Amino acid sequence: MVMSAQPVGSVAGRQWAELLHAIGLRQTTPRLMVLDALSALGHGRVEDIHQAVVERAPAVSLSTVYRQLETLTEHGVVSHTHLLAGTKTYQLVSHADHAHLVCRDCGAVVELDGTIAARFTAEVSGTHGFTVDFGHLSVFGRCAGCAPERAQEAG
Amino acid sequence: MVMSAQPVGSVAGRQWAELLHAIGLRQTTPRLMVLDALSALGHGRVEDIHQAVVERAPAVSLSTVYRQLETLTEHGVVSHTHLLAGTKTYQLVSHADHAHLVCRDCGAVVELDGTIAARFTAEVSGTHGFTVDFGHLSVFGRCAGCAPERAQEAG
DNA sequence: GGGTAGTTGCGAACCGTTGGCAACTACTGC
DNA sequence: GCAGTAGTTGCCAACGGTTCGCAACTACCC
Repeated sequence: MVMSAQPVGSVAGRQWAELLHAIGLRQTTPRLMVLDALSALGHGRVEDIHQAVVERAPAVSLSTVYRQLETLTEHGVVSHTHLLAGTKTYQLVSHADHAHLVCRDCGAVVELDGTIAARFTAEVSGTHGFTVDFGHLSVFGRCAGCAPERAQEAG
Repeated sequence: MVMSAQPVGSVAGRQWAELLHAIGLRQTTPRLMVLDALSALGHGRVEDIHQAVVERAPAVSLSTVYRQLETLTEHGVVSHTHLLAGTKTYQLVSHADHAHLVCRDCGAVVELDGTIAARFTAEVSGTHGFTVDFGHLSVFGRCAGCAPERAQEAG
């Protein structure tokens, strides 16, 4: 009884079908579920993704989620970063064109303003000749809610 | 036969003595060795630090290195970041006032220009009210040597 | 110099991750 | 619509990094 689950009927399922066909991967329930989960979550740890998957397809194993993330990463569909300390966080590459601000106190994740990101990238490239990989850029610190005093000082 | 090693006679040993006394921690050989190793390495993974320690004090166990890093982190002497994907990297806080550029190809680590860092911090703070923790900021990408074409394009 | 409590080393346990293998199924061609 | 093939999966064991428990030891205070 492998790969037995309700068919993927979501609207998003269509785009995955085309995407997977384009890169030569089969459309399997676990694979589509992982993509759906990533799309819904935005970004998530392996266990988050697995949990989201098993809610709709309980038979999908953790190993498979790991393998899917690896396979999809190899094919450029998924990328990973380290939003939380020591934790690999996965996301769709379509979601990886911006950096994240990660609050160390409350764990909140905010997307970094594109203008700031672009300027930072340009400056780093100009000064160090270093090409910033924004899909992997995570900025740790404290958000406005967790560091009100500092925000006032800095303001 | 615990804690048997050559006494810490390095010049740096003096500053550690004062530092540890100030924060109420005992001066033990393993602890001083870890501090010396961090000072010498700049930043390093647990195994790097452990290796550096055992070269001078072979009896120091890996567990102790872990515990020291944890203890020293709690006391604000050490901080950690993630220079290499999925790898916790430790450093002295005195060494943590700058961000790192990490090349994903060759693994080279470059210290980010202070001016760029300061401007980035100010912009992020102003726009998002987010206080950047530079000791934890690692920027992934490709260095000049590993991405010559891109550097030309960007230039 | 003696007493106390912080610190250590050892080894087991723990957790996230990876790999092997047989079973299963998505896709292709007819 | 059906059979064949190969990609994919689930199960389970293994692996490596990290943490924990405990008895022994020693740095520090008096």
